[in-house]
Amino acid sequence: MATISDVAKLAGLSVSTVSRVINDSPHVSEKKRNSVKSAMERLGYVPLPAARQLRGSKTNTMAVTIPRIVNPFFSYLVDAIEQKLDEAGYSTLIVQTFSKAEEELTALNLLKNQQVDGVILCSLENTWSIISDYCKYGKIILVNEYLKDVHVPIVRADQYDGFYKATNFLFDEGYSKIAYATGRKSITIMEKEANFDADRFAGFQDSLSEHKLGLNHDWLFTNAHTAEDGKNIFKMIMALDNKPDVIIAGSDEVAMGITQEAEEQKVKVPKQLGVLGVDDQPVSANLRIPLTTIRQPVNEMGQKAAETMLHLMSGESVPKVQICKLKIIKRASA
Amino acid sequence: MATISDVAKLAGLSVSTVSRVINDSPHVSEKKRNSVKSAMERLGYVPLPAARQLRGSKTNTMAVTIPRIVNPFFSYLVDAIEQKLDEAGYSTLIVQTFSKAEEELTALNLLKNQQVDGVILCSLENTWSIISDYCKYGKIILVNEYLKDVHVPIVRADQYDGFYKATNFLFDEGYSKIAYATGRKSITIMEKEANFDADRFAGFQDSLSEHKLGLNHDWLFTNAHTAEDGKNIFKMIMALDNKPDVIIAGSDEVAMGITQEAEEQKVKVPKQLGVLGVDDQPVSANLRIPLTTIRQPVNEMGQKAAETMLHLMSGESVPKVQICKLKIIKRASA
DNA sequence: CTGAAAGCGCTTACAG
DNA sequence: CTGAAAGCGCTTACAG
Repeated sequence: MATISDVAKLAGLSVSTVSRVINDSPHVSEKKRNSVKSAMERLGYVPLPAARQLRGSKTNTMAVTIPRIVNPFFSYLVDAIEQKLDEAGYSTLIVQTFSKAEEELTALNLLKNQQVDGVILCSLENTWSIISDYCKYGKIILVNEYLKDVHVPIVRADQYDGFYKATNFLFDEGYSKIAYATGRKSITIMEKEANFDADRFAGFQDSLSEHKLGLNHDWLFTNAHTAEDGKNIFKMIMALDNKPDVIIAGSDEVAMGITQEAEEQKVKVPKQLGVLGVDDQPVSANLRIPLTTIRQPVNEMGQKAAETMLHLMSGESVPKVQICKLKIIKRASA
Repeated sequence: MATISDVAKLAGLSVSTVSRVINDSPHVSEKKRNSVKSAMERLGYVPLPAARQLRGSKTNTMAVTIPRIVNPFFSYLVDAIEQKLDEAGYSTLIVQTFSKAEEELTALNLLKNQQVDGVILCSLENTWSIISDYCKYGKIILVNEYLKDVHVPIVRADQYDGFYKATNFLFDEGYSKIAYATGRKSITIMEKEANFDADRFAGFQDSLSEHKLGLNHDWLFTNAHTAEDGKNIFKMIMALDNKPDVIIAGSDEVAMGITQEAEEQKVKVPKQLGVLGVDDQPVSANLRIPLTTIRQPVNEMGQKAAETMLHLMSGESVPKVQICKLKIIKRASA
């Protein structure tokens, strides 16, 4: 592999000059610049990233954290981010956290160790006090998930509004016994805008209250991620004496699991049990029972996230928080 | 950020000794090893990867190339690979090529520039003569796609056998006018085992021949990747005077597009047109028209690929080629 | 078992 | 505009 000295030797110049043309420094005569360039070409020279990093220069790569790449919501989000970053000449490093705090730290350490210029967190596994320590090493932004009172830019959807309206929509459709599922380990009730999950739940609950309804704890399901989880939720619902007539599934994946198991057990969706998904995955419209769902603006969020990070890189100011709208897509399941 | 010298100073030892405990060298007394370790802990010290790479040491990361992460076949394949690699302490770098030769070179250059220890190619965009140049920089293996006469390990499925049997299956089901779609830009006919696409097509064609049937060029469709492409294919089929009665769609994505457009145009699947997918994506069973499809052994291939790469890393010998079986899953669409 | 020193391939003041 | 030299944080012979 050719090094910078090889290029210098071939061009009959110093490594300093070669380094200057690599870095587009203006202080090089056109003539020498050309001879360096042709020498680089002739040798097929590419600067060794490790050596540049060691000197603390930019890496032109960004890390993006997601729980799991097989989840279409996240693969599309990452895709939107990567496409935008690509255009600007940045590489993207996808880090799957598998919902483990420790893996999220791996991504953050990439920043500390100067392997990336910034990290885009699409999910949140650690407490903010831990994450905020890493802000001194580079740029961090939050996408999709969020917290109140953090000092990094946020790109997110209006979860409260979306869930509030979706719950109202279910009432309008004639449902009144509404179950609720979430991926979280537990449901915490907090003030508005506190975080992603609390907002979803607050929107749900506020609509309930307006309809003079309280919470039925039997109708709350946590830890729901996969279609398999959805099937189990359906079974738990069937075991209940007092059954809900509709469920907000938390994701399309879970919604699919619920409708599948319902079909298996000959329970009619949406007649006997309505199912409301969240995400609007590409396939959701083409399922045996097309999902009524809350569409997340994946592309918009991904693009805005990438743009925000790019602005940060070029030292421009960015909005503290950018909020995209959720939208109810009415199909067959509710 | 703490450096190796900081640790050495705090421990009252030389950097050499610290480096030795970082690299698990046996030539360090237990006592000093402990004091180094506690110094590292106290400072929260992590070796800077760039510095280690510069000295040519292992990176413990692997690159995996795929055309596009939003394609579930590839996201599941990557996932299987990453999980296995994780267990062995390796990180995974996902490189989307967007089917561009140039982006594939990016991944290969990672190897040349010592940013990864190996690359797992799940698709093939460059000619082999270009790729083989990179073998001197580290380990390369081929997964999913393949070529004949390459000198790197291959993990693949038996495309010929799968497509041969699938075509026979279609005949058994009573179809006889079989159309064929592929993601390739063109269909090339080559000897058996030449490559992925040629094998698929050869399997298809051999079955045709055995049924005394020739090729109808109006029934061959290229460049089919997305559901959108599937819709267009359906439209092209409808414009034909002599229509096929079934189509091998090349992927479940394309199959979904075809069935969707068929529904829209009130054409009955599988009555008026049968549709055979390829992949067996998780959702394929739960579509409005559940797909009959050729299942690809994604997990098996991913795991074998990762294992093969790990064996290569530890200098063990590996089989030149490992072949997994394709399987026909009969559902509603054909 | 331990340490001083050279060197990996770059960039960046510092002189000129 | 150009070059000699120091130094980024490590590892690895080389001595001892």
